[in-house]
Amino acid sequence: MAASRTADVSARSGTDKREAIIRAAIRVFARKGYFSSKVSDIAGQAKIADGTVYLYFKSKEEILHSIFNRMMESFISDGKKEIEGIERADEKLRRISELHLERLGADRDLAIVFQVQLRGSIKFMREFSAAGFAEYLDIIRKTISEGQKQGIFRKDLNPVVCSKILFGALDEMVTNWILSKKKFELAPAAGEVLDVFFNGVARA
Amino acid sequence: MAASRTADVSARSGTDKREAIIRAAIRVFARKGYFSSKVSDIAGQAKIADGTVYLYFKSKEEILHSIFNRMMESFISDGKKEIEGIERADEKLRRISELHLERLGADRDLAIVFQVQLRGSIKFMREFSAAGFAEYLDIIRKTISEGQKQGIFRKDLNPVVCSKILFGALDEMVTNWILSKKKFELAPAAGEVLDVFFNGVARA
Amino acid sequence: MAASRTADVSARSGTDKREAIIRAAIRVFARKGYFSSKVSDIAGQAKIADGTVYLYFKSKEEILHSIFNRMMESFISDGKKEIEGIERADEKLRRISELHLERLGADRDLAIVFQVQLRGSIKFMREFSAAGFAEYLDIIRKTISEGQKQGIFRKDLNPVVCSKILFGALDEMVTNWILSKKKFELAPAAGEVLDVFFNGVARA
Amino acid sequence: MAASRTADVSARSGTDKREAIIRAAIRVFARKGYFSSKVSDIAGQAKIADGTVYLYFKSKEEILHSIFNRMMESFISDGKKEIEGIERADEKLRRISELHLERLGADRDLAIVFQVQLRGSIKFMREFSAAGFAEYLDIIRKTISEGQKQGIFRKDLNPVVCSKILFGALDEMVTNWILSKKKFELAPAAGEVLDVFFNGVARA
DNA sequence: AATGAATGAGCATTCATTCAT
DNA sequence: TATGAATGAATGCTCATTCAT
Repeated sequence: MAASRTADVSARSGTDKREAIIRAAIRVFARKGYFSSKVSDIAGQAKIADGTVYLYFKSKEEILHSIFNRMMESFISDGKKEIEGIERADEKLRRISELHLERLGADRDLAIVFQVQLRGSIKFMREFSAAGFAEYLDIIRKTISEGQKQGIFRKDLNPVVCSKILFGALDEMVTNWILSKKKFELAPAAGEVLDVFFNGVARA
Repeated sequence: MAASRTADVSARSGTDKREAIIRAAIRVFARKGYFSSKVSDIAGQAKIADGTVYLYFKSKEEILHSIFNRMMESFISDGKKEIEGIERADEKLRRISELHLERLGADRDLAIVFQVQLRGSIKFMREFSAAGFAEYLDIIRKTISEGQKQGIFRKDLNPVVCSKILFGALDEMVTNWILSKKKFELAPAAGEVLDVFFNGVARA
Repeated sequence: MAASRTADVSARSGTDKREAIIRAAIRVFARKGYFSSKVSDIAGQAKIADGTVYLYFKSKEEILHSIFNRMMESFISDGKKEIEGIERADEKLRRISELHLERLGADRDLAIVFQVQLRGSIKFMREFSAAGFAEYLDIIRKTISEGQKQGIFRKDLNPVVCSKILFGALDEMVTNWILSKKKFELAPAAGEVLDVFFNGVARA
Repeated sequence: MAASRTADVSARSGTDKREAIIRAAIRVFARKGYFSSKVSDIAGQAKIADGTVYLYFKSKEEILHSIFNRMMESFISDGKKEIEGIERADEKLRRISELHLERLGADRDLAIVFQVQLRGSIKFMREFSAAGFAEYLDIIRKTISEGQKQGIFRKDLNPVVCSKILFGALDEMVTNWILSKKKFELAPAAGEVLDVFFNGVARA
């Protein structure tokens, strides 16, 4: 028992420090930007020595990657879980959209890194795209296809284009929220976006 | 006459060189990213000496700002001009959207700088927002308001939100186009975006 | 008995580990050079933890010193033993020279450390000189003096200079052998060196 | 005329700075060793900014290479010139040996870099060997062969081995001179070495 | 205006050494 | 004794900017 607890503690210890570095990096990157952030800023924020960072990450860049990967992983797996039991495609999109905004709305620093730093380099964007973003878009696309089969969505629309439109709209909400000086809730925007996305702005 | 021509030439010469630096910078920033681009890369691309850059720009950052400002200025003034004679708000939005994608679709390097480098720093984004982006969004918003008054658009929608949705959707088209390895025409996407934006994806 | 055996074992164990570290260090230094070798390389090669090295050596530099000292000690004591029973000075020099080349020829890594790493710093060289090299040269010198008294060697020569000449010649053989890609026996070179050293290259 | 003088000056200016860096590096390397020397030490010694070093050399290592190359080039070309008019092989060897010791004896720092830093790494030694050292040894070897043909030197000796013996002996003189605290003239040692090399230590 | 040599502040990363366990 | 995670000082190199010509 004692032994197993010790094992737990040391196991967690390593993970904890890695976690702490990632949290610190999100904070620092969000405030100063990736290129202007110094590794020693991150180490300082995480209250560890500079060199310790390199026991957990191969390089500054790897920290950024880890942030993306971790984020997208949970984004996608949570998203899938959430929509699992939902039948109607429109309800699924609603849940995905809410989740998207809730998640980023709950962690401003994370949102900044996601919206801003990630976009600052084609290299990052491509890697990120490969890392999970493409999969995320694909979930939306599939759901739209489903909706078309369910007779909920128009069949004359290209699901790939629609998925980009929805994502783009949500993404813009997040970006605006980040840049806004006023503090408002991000999540409610999901409903507004979906209203337009589903029904259009044109008067019937 | 000779003197005035000389004056003209040198005046234009100055402008030309400034222009050359901006073109060179767009090219270099697009390929390597702002932070990874060296001033000497830009100077080399513009076929001038490193120091000469500083006769036209105060700093590397100012070059980026100039790119944004120049781009937004023509974007906005051209946009205004284009929609001037158009009556219907939906037609105006169509023209704006087409222009948006045509412009960026015609200059991939510019599009990359606009979509990618510009987003890489909250500082840039805020400055850019102040620089003209806000005005651009506002034109869209006003047009939507007009459409509501014209009875073309639903009156229960918030024009500010709608303008972000439209911009976000268009923006995502551009981003995807940039990242795509396949070479396809960007402009046609305007029609698809507007179809969804106007009519929604839901089956009537 | 059991206790004493245990004591023996731990005593030997300590020596063994020290020995293992030295062997590992010779191997690592030979391959990567002193400055480019990491303590963790040595620890890894010796299959112990990094920190354990410091239970046996005060510093990385001390490991190098230990290598020199150990090497020179056995070099000198073995050399003395070998020539003890020999009467003629020329035969003594022959034995010393053979031993010199046999020793280094039998352990390429050791030879590399001796020839190369040791020479990489004036500090090391001075310390090494103090550590035993001077004594080694002195044995050669004394033997030459003896040879002069025995009427075997010319009396008009300075034994100090002659000892350096012989050592330098042997040393160069070793260095060339190390750098050579061809695998050949080092020891036979002793005869060639001594032939020239004794008789000169001039045709009588 | 004025133009050509200006051209000369600027041409020399670049060379002068390069030269200054090399001189500074020789001084610094001699005192602290290659690995312990900081680029900023060299820059400081040369009274230029750190970054300026990199306008003339690609890396710290390239400075060391330049030192070797420059040294060996002049060593070899001067050596060839000096022995050109000499007929007898033994006189040629005498001139070469004297030159060897005169050269290094005239510049203690250079000698230290040559004798010590150069030997501190197998990598350097191999590169150096390729760079010109092999050619130097070869000149000695050829001269010995000549001497054999001239009937001056014994024909039963291997010229390759003999060349190494002579070089090794001279080299050891230099090394001892460097390490010695007493200030004595190095060049006279050439005669002593050659006496032994030509005639041997054995009493005829 | 134009040049490009010179500057020097800035920073990611390494690694010998320590020390709590 | 042994471990190996943590430390933090140390440094080669880059590059935006300046300035003498």
